[in-house]
Formats: sequence, C-alpha cells, structure tokens
Amino acid sequence: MTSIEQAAPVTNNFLRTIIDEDLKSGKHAGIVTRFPPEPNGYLHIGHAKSICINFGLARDFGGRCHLRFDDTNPAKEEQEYIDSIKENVRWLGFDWGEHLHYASDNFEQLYCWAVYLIKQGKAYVEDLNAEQIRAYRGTLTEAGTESPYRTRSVEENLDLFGRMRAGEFPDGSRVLRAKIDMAAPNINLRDPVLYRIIHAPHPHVGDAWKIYPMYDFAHGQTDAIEEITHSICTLEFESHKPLYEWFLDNLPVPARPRQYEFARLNLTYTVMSKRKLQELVQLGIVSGWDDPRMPTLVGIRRRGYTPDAVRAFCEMIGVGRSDSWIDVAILEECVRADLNDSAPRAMAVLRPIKLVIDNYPAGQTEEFQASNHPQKPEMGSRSINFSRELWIDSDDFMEVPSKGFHRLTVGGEVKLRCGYIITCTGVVKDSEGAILELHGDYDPASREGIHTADGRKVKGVIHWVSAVHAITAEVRLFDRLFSDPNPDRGGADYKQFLNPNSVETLSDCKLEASLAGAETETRYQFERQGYFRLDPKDTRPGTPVFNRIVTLRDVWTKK
RNA sequence: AGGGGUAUAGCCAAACGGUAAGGCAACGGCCUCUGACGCCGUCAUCUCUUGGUUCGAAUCCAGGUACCCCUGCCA
Repeated sequence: MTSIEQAAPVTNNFLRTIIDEDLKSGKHAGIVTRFPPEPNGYLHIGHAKSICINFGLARDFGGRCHLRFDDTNPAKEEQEYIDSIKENVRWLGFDWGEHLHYASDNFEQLYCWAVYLIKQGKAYVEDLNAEQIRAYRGTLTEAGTESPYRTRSVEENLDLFGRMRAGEFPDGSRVLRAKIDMAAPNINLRDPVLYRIIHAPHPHVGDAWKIYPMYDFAHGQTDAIEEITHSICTLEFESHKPLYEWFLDNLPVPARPRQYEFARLNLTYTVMSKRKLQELVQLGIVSGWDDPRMPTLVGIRRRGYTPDAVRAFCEMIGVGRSDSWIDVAILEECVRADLNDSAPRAMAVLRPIKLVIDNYPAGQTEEFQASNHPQKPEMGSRSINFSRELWIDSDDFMEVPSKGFHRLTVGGEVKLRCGYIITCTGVVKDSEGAILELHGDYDPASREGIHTADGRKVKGVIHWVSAVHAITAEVRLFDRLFSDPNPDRGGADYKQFLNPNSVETLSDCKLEASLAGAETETRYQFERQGYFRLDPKDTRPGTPVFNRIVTLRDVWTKK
C-alpha cells in the first residue's frame, strides 16, 4: 500500500459491518467476492469503484475476488472488451490469480437447471412475441395476465426447449420463462424470461449455443457455482434480488451467496452512461475512448492519472446506499496528492516570451543544479542551463500589474527559480503594441536565496528556460469536459453543457533540456503549473507531446 | 399510482439507546527560492419533517415530505 492510500481514511461501511458479522458468527469461514463486468464496452471510473470495493474487501478480510465476465449476450460482447477489462483491472493493481471466470463457462449447467425447472413445472416455453409479452406483463399498478402457453405440458416444454437449443427456431420466436406470479407487485417476478434464442457467435464459447440465459438466470447461479459469499452490485439490481433468491431456492445449487447493493458512483462535470460516452466518441467530440478527458479508465490512464490515485479516491469516497454525487475535485485532489509525492520537478514555459539579460555576457553559459523534489533530496538533482536569452511565461509578466501581483513588471525584480534575481528594465514592442521581448539585468551575487544585495526579500519566484538550450514541445491542457456540474440532469441534452475549452493545445512550449529524456511512465511536475506526462500515443521521437494531468492548486488566481 | 430503496454540514461519510468521527471544500494564520507542498486553528447545540416512547433518541414507534430504481427476448 502506498503512502497516499495510507493517508486515506479507512472508514467503516455497511459492507464491512456485514462481513465482520458473517465472519464472527461463523456463517462464512472466509469471503469470496467478484467483479462481474459484461464485456460490452470500456470500463470507466464508476467501475473502478466497484473493482476497489470487491477486490479491496477480499484483500482486507483475507478472502479472494474473482474476475468474472458476465457474458450472456453475444449480440453485444466482444473479445476486445474482455482484453481491455483485464488490462484495466491489472492496471488498477488488482490480481484475480487463478480466478478468471466466465458466466459462459457454466452454460451447460445452467441449461440443465433450466430443464430441471421445466420438469418441476416451474418453467415453460413461450410462443408469444416480445410485444405480446410486454402487453401481458401488465403495468406498475396493474397485474399481468397469464400467457396461454403457460400451461403447456412438461413433455412439450422439454421438447421445445431442446429444439431451441438445437437451433431449430429463429431469433425472437420463442423464449423460456419461469412460472412465478403474473400478479406479483415486483414486475421482475412476473414470469421472467430465462432464455432467448440468439444465433450469434459468442466471444468465449464460439457457436456452441443458439440460446443464451438472461442475466437473472445466470448471475446468482454463477455466484453459487463460484462459491461467492458476498455478491456486491449496484442499487438498480435491488428489485432483482427476490428473483436472485427464487432461483437459489428452487434449484439444487451448491452454495448460498447473498446479494448486497451499493450506490453507484456519480461524478460532477462528466457523464458516465455507456450510451453517452459512446456518443461522444462517435460524434468526434472526443478523439476516442482513450481521450484524456474521458472518464474511462483508458482515458484516465492516458491522461496520466495513477492507479494509486484512483484507488485512494475510491477509498476516500466511501460506500453507501444513498444516491450521491462526488465532486470531481476530489479525484483531482487525489491525483495531486499522489503526484506531489512522486513526481520529479522540471521547468517548462508554456506560453513563451523572451527575456534578454543585457548585463549577462553573450555566448556565456552556466549550469545550475536543481533539486528534483524540494522535500525529497533522495530524488536527486539535475543540471539546468542559464544563458543570456531566456524564455519566461507570458503569464508571469504584467506591464500594468494588478493588485497583489508579485511576478515580473517593468522596473520590478523577481527570482528566477534556482537562478538569479533579475530586474526588468524594459519592454520591446512591435508597431501594434504587442510585446516582442523583455529586457533585464541580473544580480551576479543572487544565486542563493531570495534576498537582494541590500537585504530585501524578493516576493516573486518564476520559472524559466534557457532559450538556446530549450527543447520545443506540444503541450495539451485538459480541463473538464463539461462546464456544468451535472450535464446529465434531466431533460436537456447533455451536449449543450460541453466545455468549449476542455482542451487547449499549445504547440510552441519551451522545456528545459533534461526533459528531452522524459519517459512515458514518469509524471513530472512542471513547477508552478501542474503535473504533466508524455502522451503515449502521439509522442514521436524528437517531437514530444505532453498532457497536463491536473493543475497545481492555485489560491492566487482564485481570488 | 403498485413494489423496492434513500434522507446526517457546500460534497462524501461514521454512529447500532449514552449525549454528532473522519475526509474533501471553505475560511483565518504560520512556513516557503513552486502564490505548490507542509503546519496550526475555525467550520452540525444538531441528523428531511411532525408527533410519540424513554432518565436519555440520528438511532425505537406512528404519520407526513422529497428524491432514486423497477413495466428489455440488456446487464
């Protein structure tokens, strides 16, 4: 466990309480959980919460956690997603060991159990089409009516179901239904569909099957087969729980798992639904599922977020049963906390403006040692070059300073971080009045500290880069994808809340020379600006592209 | 409207009949060669609401109110 996670409070929650009691009472000798994604899309930060809960609980209570693909619908599932999900879970730092499972591994057993139900008179083959089934189901306030096929004989049901499996019937022509209660107030109990016919290849079992079990008929039984003790899912499955238990009660399952539900993660300034995420990709609003602004794990990862930070975030937000919206600022804080600790510092000028040190000899060069981390000498130092012409950030100069501004102004002085104190002596402008370059003088005696020769303390410290030594890079400044905290909020089209400035590409940034050796896996703090990381996809030899992971906190500009 | 849930600070969240943890944010102050980091302090007489039980209630009881989920051959 890393320091940032230790710093996160481990608060009690209802799941821990339940597990504690189950262990104490001897109901279970150990716990087994599972993360059960359907491989029909890419994982997002909401899934990370579930992953951390399931794997985290298993870790904390000395149990195990399975990775299980809930692959019961081949019409939507693909191998690509299976691979991506496995990689994401690993990236987050979790290990399922021997326990990689697929619901489809149990298709034969599930089929046998369906036959068992038919023989018990508890399931029947339905000939009504989807629309008719819907009409027969009734409404929230009115009971449904029983299907005319509900009373078929066991023999006929067995025959028909066998022929469904054999592929004799086209998609949609028949389904297998449980015979429960068409008048049940819980609609999930009104003779739910158990199997449907789908003539499509399955990513894991190929074309062995023509019928596939529904989620409800697969999940609980699969939990039982895997001997899951605590089957943890999100709140919307709560109304399925009676069905989950009905199958466990009516089938000779080998174990008795129990379902518990928690509130899914909602994050401000983003959208999380698969449909909307997909739309952002398809409409070209983002560059892909791994666009650094996306809440997908592939996106977050490309952006440069660390798995430690994501885990700390999941720990910090807790687990409850009430619908909640987590402020994305908390995620950003977790990233800062982690990176502040681990990121080597460097200097980079994003919006360069030239500063000529007139009293510094032309052609002369000096090398200064700069610490890689102010609080961690063990992270070493690097040398940075100083020369007559420098780049500084245009944000750090104001011709007419606003109140409280203590960076560079004409006639003002400022400390060049790890360098000299300089005084700005003048501004050169073009005919339009745009600033071409700044001129200044340096104090040769001011290398150490921030005090001037006459003992005054310089208020401002700015970053800079030597012009002749600098390397040029593209830097992408990412911001929140939406400008509204809740773009998902009812009614209105979420796309109207898109933040037009969610990415700003700066193509002529000047970085200190040491960054020529930057590695993709290293996150850097560009001092006074934020945390950055080489884009793993668009960086080319000699033409670095940096992504801004997150800014530094900035109480000054906030005021 | 039938069923199932949930309400504790700006946002999360603990508490299990014994006198409202913690985190994030915010606000003061200190420190600082990053307006970063760090450090110190402040931040619910009160738990959606109205009654009741009790020596004692966020916790128990009764009635309200608000919000979320459920009418896929999706998961």
